[in-house]
Amino acid sequence: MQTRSPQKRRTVTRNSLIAAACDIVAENGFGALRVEDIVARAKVAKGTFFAHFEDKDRLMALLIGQEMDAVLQKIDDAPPPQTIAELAQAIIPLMDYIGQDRIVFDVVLRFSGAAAIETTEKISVNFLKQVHLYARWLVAMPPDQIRGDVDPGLLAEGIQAFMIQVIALRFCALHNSVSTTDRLLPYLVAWLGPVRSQQ
Amino acid sequence: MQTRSPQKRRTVTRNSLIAAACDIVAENGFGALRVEDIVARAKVAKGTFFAHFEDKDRLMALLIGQEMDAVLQKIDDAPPPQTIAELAQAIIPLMDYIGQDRIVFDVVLRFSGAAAIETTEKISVNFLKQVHLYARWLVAMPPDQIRGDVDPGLLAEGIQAFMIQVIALRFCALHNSVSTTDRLLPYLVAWLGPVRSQQ
DNA sequence: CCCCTAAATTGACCGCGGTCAATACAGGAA
DNA sequence: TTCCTGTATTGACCGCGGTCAATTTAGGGG
Repeated sequence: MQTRSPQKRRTVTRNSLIAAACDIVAENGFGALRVEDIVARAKVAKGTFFAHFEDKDRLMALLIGQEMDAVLQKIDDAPPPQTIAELAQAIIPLMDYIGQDRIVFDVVLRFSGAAAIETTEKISVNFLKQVHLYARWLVAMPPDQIRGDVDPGLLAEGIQAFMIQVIALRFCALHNSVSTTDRLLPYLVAWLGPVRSQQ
Repeated sequence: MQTRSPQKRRTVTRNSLIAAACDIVAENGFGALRVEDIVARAKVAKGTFFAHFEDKDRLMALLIGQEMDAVLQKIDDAPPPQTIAELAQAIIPLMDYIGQDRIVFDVVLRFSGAAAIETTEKISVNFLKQVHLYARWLVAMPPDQIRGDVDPGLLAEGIQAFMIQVIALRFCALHNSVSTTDRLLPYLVAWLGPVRSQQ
């Protein structure tokens, strides 16, 4: 028994599934995404969906990964931040995207941790990219803005940790008036800021 | 239409539901917890379950909250850590509990963010307790061990952020040899450590 | 051109969380 | 004791994610 290369109708089907899902998300958000609706739009049977994606979460991770990619690219295209405040400002779009919806946040969290491992999940690759971008920013910043006693890679990972913390808080604090930036900045100042005299 | 005080059979039913759920978790873990099994054990109808708990997650949050409470209490009873390394060591049991199971971690994350808000969820209250405990530790530590330029409350919240980051990583990095402490410590040293000379 | 086999697709089916109109019950008032 | 009203419980039912044995189709070899 030998294996053959995938037929081209496979990719056609796959693409129409993705397209259908994209449409539904665009129209009604991730919360309204049903596998049965996706396959109905794509004019395939339900089983076909699961022949292409392990589960619904994987498909969502794919869509979210694409979007995050675009957001990240846009951030990367802008001039790099020169201060911690600018850095906090720069990553706001990403936080807004991830924090737009509990479901998005959950999916991101589930797959983000895999960043350290080799994987096919686009969303994980994105998290790696993110860390690299932050690390690049940090080493390019004026030395008086950033502490020099910690590895930039570790600092970059820390930014992620705080980002997630702030977003998680946002979901529970609906009646909360403090903005995302205002929550994030104190962490980043303390985490990234240069050595200061003891109080 | 006026309201009456709850009847006592209500609490009886509620307790038997909780007890049944506890048994199942003890026997087969959270992954094997089914509402239908719980109600079968508790000898009530399915609908009754949802008259007592908003959804399955809430019940799990309750059980997990109880367990976390016990773990936290034990940590609190021990002598407070005198160094960052000791601190990292001290919170290992909590991380082990949260990180024992993907489901536990998910539930914890979902309800932990509410720590800053007034709420009935025991699990959230626990997260508040946690922050307070850490803050207490930090102010009691020898000044040469801890940076003095940042509010202990903020530092305590940061510990949580890093804890979650490390646990999230653990789930994706099954073939990873680095231990939990080894992952956490670098973050904590950089986050909590006293001001050092620039590199 | 047909045949053969692995790839692709199908849809009936299942498990399980969650709902709700109907019913039974507790316990205070008369 | 009886009635009455809000509380507690019931279980048939639904929605939706996910499975799998059966079926169709692509496309290379003879």
